[in-house]
Amino acid sequence: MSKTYTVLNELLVELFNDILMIEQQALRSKDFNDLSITEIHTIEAIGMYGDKTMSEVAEKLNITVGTLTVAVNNLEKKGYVERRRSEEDRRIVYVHLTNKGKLAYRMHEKFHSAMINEVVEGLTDEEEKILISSLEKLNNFFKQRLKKIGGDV
Amino acid sequence: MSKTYTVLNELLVELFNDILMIEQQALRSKDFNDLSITEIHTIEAIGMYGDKTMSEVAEKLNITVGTLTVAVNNLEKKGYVERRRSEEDRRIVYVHLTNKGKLAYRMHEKFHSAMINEVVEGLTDEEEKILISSLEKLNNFFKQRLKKIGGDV
DNA sequence: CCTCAATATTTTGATTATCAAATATTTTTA
DNA sequence: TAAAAATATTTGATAATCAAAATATTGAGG
Repeated sequence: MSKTYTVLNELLVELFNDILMIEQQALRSKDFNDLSITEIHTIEAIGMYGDKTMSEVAEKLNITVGTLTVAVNNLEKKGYVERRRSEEDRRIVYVHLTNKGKLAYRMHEKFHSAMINEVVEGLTDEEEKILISSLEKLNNFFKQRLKKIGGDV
Repeated sequence: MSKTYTVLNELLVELFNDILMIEQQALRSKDFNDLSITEIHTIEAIGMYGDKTMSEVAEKLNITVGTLTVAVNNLEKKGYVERRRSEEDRRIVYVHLTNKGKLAYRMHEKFHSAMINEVVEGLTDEEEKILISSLEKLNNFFKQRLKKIGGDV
């Protein structure tokens, strides 16, 4: 038990650190090296299809709308996203990806799929199942935690 | 294959988002609410036992020593860590946790162990082994990636 | 139709984390 | 011993973030 704990803990901690670093480095070396991780995640949250309001995107990213405003200003300046004021309700601002933004989106998606593919490739069916169910458990644990301490606010 | 990909990808993405949020919220609600996540991780990297040099800690955290200097200044001000100049080589600065720092360390450790318990609970010994080896594979994959794109620099 | 509260966003001011480059000190090496 | 290397700190700049204030618009009640 105690040994399992130590091993698992170290594995998980390392995993998180590595993924963060890899995403960062993947960005630096490729095209789109004028994008930070945060910006890629903003692009991800805006998504490929249709427009999203500022509030929707901010909620998805768990940041304030003020923070998002700044982020979108910069992304707009660099040509990855565009704003559009709603005609029906002129308080609302919609954002969507430009073609350049969509390219960046796909690139990041590709990185993710390469990562997953390579992981799954090395696993047997049994290992695959265990991995998925363990990650699900981990996820449930976190969801519960989030509810307890105050949820999405 | 395609289904596994989607499931795993979603699980991993959710997991990262949740963990970041939870760590943040856990800190806010508890004692030690004058600590940021980054600061807790610095405390974690300094560790319970003995002294570590600034360079060692910075390397562990993958940040520059300059960044760490600032972080340690603040942690010292708040009473979580202490500095000590080496007598043998006066260029070197050692840092270690104060009692308050050790308390914070243990609190964070507790959070981690609750997390691990949740995962391991319900697994047979056999499954436990498989989980560990799966995560090790995942880890190896990332390490390889890191080497390929440029390593620790 | 006017006013007031609510909603959506932006702006502002402050803080934290970060890096690279410059500086300071000490040790090692040639 | 003078130059080079190693260790840490300081400085100046940038990005991400929040809370609070400001702006613009809508909708509801009288």
